[in-house]
Amino acid sequence: MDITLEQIAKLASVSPATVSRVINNHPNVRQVVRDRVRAVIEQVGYAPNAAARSLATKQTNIIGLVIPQEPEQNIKNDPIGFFTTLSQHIARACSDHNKYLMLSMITPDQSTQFYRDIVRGGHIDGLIVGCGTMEDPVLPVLLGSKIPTVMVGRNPYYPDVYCIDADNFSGAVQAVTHLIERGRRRIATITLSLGGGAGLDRHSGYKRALLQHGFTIDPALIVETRYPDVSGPDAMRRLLQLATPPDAVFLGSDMIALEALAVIRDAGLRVPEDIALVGFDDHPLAAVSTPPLTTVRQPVAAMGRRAVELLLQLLDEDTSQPRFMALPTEFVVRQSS
Amino acid sequence: MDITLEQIAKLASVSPATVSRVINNHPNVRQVVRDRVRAVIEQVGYAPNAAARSLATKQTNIIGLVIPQEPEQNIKNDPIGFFTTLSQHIARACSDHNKYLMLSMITPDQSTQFYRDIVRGGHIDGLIVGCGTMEDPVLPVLLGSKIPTVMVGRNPYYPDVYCIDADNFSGAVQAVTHLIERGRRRIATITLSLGGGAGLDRHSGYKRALLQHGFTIDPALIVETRYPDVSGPDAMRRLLQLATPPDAVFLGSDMIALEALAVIRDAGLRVPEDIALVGFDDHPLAAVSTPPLTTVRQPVAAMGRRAVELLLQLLDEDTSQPRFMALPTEFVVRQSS
DNA sequence: TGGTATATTGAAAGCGCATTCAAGCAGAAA
DNA sequence: TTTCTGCTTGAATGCGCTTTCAATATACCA
Repeated sequence: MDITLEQIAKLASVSPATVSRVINNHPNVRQVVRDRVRAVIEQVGYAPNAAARSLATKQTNIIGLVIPQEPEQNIKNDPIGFFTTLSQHIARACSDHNKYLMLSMITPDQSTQFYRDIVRGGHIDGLIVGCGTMEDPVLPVLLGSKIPTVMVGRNPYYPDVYCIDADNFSGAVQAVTHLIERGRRRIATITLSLGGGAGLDRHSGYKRALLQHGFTIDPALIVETRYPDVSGPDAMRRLLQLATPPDAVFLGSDMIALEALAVIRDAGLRVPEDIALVGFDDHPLAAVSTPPLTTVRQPVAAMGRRAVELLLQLLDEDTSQPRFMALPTEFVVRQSS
Repeated sequence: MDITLEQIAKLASVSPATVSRVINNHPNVRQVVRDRVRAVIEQVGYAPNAAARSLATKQTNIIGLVIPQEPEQNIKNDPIGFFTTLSQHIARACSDHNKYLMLSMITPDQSTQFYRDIVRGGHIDGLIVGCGTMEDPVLPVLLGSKIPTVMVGRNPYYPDVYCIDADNFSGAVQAVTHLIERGRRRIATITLSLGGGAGLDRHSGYKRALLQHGFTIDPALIVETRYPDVSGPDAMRRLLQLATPPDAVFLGSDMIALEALAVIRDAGLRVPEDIALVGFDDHPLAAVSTPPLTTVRQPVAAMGRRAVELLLQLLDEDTSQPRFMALPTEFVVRQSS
């Protein structure tokens, strides 16, 4: 904020241009000169002004991370925070790549202004968007931007956006296959909203696993949660009221699984003896519930890292990357199944 | 990134200076002209270039948030994330104040470079530093910066830095008073490291409450955790081995409380019948443990908001603010006490 | 009506850096 | 020695915006 490139130039008895070359590691500077300049820079603790540099180069080294903020949504479905954890990993990945991270939690009404100020204002080089709910009105605004953008979490409405997601499908297949192998024969599922990528993919995996093992799909065993009409507990109660209740349930998320667990216990049934449960996410609570939950762990860290790397590749004009990448999940067997 | 102020000027048939005035709401522009310029801006969707603006004004509207990253520390003591949650609230507060947030999770070896690039490079106007551990080598580097800085979490080594913290002392007093009122007579405590502000303050509160009610302080009932030498379980075991074990324990954190809970149960004792427990933080796990934990909730949201507001005041040259502010905690009674 | 005070406006000079272009230089080739 | 080539360097320009400073237009007063 204080000392400028020009002063460095004077101190090192060279032109500003040469100092600039040294800073940016241009090859054509004599080693002696380079060393001399570097010494001066080191000595006075000079750091080039970010704004000036951005103005000249038209790039900022900042990447934006937008977590669409739906107050209700976040509190209800993400109490401990997938996106929260994700942003930590993204932040770390940025540091490791010498990029800066601008984090925004914006509500729909702030999205337009955000887009104008940040994106059009040239504040950031690229954008990572966390995809919460499908119909989020923030998305069209952000995804319409001209700067490279990566979405975390598949959104079927925007198939042409570069996207990183967990392999929800395979994770679900594995979970349901596990239940089959443990001898369960009447396997139900309570899905997330099927309007979303995660909900759809996990639901597809459930069906696939059943079909693959010669089961028939029984629509009565599939209940979709739909807040606020059909909550997790509602869904579980519905399953228990069937003439022949299921002997296992694959849940769309650990939070729903925990709710289901409570309902089952209230009904006087035991987990896993009467009904086996498998969740999804490996939420921190899953490991400490009673009984601990068998679940499918999302590769949050990998997703964050990969999202950053992909964005950097896009910034590098590398268009050879696939539009969609599903990162492998990890199956965690505990005592609920 | 595309259309400039100059072009707006042309389109509106005024000088660039006037457009600038309109953008920055300077008073001395005729209303007609102002409206005309605004119309053009709106129509073409112009947004001023952030870098150019920063270069000219020497301010960025970005505030930096640094979460010192000690890999081990975070995983062990902050699994669900005080800082993680805090940063969400800080991000939201920034949005609300039309500021941008640059989030950095830096490890000690990245701190020097960070300081140079970001702070000296004029990337940010002010800094919020999350204070993890006291001896964090990142702190002296950051806190030595010339830009306004706010620390979240008291650090006794840097008493002159503006700081926001939870009122750990009063929270602890309340917790221990509660135990006394429930008839407990031999109240122990397992403290966080007493090298840190939170550990110290909660420990002081414990003593204060006892003294206030005519108890004497029994050193045998105070165990300080010191990773890796004295873990939470170690500390609890030590208390149980006393000739007369305590009938209540005030824990430095919910995570330690959960560990203690397990140890107590393994010893065949019951909570709260044999030993009452009160934790601190209101960690998400506290509400769902068996039994649910009585605890002291940290005002994370308020801390984040207040930190941002304080920083903005400092940026505004308002030096009338107190150096230290302790935000009230909330006592949450559950079944462990 | 003339004159002064005030409200509006524009021209121009940076802000600190990157980069183009041309000049300077040393060494290689002739 | 001369000429040509390739490597180093510096001068100058511009990135897009803000901000004096001076000029003009408008208002007000007598």
